[in-house]
Amino acid sequence: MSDKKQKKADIVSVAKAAKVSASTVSRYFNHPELVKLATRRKIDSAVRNQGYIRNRAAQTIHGIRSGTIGVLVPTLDHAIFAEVVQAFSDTAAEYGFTILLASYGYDQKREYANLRKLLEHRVDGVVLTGLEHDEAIFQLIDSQNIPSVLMWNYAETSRYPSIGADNALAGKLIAEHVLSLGHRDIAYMFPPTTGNDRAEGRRSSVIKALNAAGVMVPERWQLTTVYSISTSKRDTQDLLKATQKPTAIICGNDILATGALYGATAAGLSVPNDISVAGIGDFKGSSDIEPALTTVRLPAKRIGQKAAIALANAIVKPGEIVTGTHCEPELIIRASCAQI
Amino acid sequence: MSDKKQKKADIVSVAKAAKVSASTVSRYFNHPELVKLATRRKIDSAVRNQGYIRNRAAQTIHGIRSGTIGVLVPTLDHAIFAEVVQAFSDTAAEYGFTILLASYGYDQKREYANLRKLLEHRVDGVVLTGLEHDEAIFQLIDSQNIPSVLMWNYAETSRYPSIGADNALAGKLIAEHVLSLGHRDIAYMFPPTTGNDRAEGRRSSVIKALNAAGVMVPERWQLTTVYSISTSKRDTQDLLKATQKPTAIICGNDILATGALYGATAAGLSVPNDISVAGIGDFKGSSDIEPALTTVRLPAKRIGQKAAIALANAIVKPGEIVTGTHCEPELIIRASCAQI
DNA sequence: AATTGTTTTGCAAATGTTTTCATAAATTTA
DNA sequence: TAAATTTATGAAAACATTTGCAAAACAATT
Repeated sequence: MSDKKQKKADIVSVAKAAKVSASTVSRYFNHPELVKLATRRKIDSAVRNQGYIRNRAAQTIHGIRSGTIGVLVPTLDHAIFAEVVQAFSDTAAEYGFTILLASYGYDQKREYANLRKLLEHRVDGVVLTGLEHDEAIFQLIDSQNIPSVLMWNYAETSRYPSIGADNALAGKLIAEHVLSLGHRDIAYMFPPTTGNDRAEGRRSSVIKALNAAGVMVPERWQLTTVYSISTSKRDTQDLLKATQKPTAIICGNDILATGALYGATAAGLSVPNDISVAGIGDFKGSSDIEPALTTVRLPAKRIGQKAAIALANAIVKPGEIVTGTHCEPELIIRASCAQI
Repeated sequence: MSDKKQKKADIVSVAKAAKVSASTVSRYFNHPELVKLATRRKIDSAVRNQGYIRNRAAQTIHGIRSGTIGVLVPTLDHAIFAEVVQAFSDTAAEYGFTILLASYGYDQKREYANLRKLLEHRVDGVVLTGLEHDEAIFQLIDSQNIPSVLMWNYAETSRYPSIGADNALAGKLIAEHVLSLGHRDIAYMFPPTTGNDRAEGRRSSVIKALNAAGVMVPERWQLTTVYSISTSKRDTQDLLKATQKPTAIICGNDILATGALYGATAAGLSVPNDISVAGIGDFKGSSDIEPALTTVRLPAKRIGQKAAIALANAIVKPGEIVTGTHCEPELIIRASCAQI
């Protein structure tokens, strides 16, 4: 009707309605203790019936924090990243931060472009997934000097504080377990490791542990399989068609392991009697599958939480130095691996 | 060293370095065709060696779009939402939008609070998950008059344009399939449906289809199970301990169905010979499990994409009206259901 | 060389806030 | 009841941009 105008409410329209100055309205939000109760009430009702919502953009240009954290992940399509992002986001929300999310599909170019976008939005901090990134990415973050953490992977010497599990240790753990069960004819299956330092860390440490025990894996037992149950199932079936069969398969993650389990079953072998299957990750469902999967737990939820806490603190209390955290991977012995 | 100051580069510092006015630098970014090539080059190099990054916040207060879309989901922890968000985010990125993500764990209060946060950041549009939301949520969005779509679920009469699958249809499809195989002793298992109109839609239409065929489900075969393989496995095992067993179980989603499959196996029954198991969703992995799951496909990826396209268009071309889209669910017959 | 037209540029105002400083109002003290 | 404090408020500058308008620079035409 004669409603002033159709213009969206802003701080001065609220001020006018409450018959105070804009400064007072600003204080009402930011330092309520400085404004008198009676005034507070007037403003309160003005805010309410104008439907006023504060404008963070306008605050942000005063150097006030934007209240956003940029999260860069390769993809949400792997349950494990979804889980870590979920935990991160929940925890960050407790600190009042909202998540600006960008995924780059393991493509370094896109990761850089996405990071720029996030910086344009003046995020208060950034989380990257994994330890290794294009040097340009690190430089860009350095140049903006905003706090940043690396999550998922842990290493003492990482470029920024890292919060995550030591993937090499995870690989070592599972390899040594399989060895300890007496296996010597061992195959392994990993996803492509380019641009994926997590997988690479696991892979090389599995190989190292195997070699240390004097086990050499023949070329045709070294499988590279994309992250997909169906592909790993097929590849496993192919592998097990040969007369010369391994007695155990170590998989780079639980998705591959699940496929391997299915593949072995489909090939007419019984797990773990005829062949042992081991994974890494302990994904949701890994404990429920038949037979339950022997794997290494990477505590995704805890990683997400700790990363959020670390970053939020780094933002809120600048000077203080942030340190990385190692969330220990843990060998989970279930039913899919047996003594030879 | 004597580097001007440590201050972050802004448009005037760039202007100074390029010996032009701030306005020209602004034009360089927003209307490059208006600035002379030679000037463009000067600015270009100034931008480069100052490491200047545009400040979206400052643009936004001019009524220019913020370039962000708010995404509200219950959780990322269910693969299906992660998938839909991933697709949404990828597609939105093609239109130049960045995602502000907030999850509310099926809690209406948190959903409202999160929405407010997103609006404070002046998102250009919002996506909600599912059709039903607190009236306060709709009013808040209306009051800000920004475009909004509902994704995941489809209904012609939804409050905002909806892009998704018709969950009731999905329920009908699977129920009728199971009936068509001759089953009459049917159990069903759904997640808690409070605040979850997707699950509720499926549930009621399954019941309706069953009743229409004259099938009444005894109370103890009506299971409510949280979204978790292990829980549904256990509940299924319990169910199948009784002497009076159903010949089929219809599950509200593939996670529950997976658990039911394991549970039946663990109870010593063979699927599908002794008992049929049906799901809804066609999650990743549902086709690879043994036996492959008969289910109804809800095209998550397509939903995410279409929702992003619809919303991006609504933002970019205001006047135009956006219409919802029904992404048809599709019955996927695999091996977990058999003729009685 | 003067006139006209076009393309480039800069100035200044505007955007929605916060914050410093100064002033007014209320309260306490003498 | 006046003076001294303390508390509450407003005015104006600042923040990093964009944009309308007008001036300047250049080019094309007589």
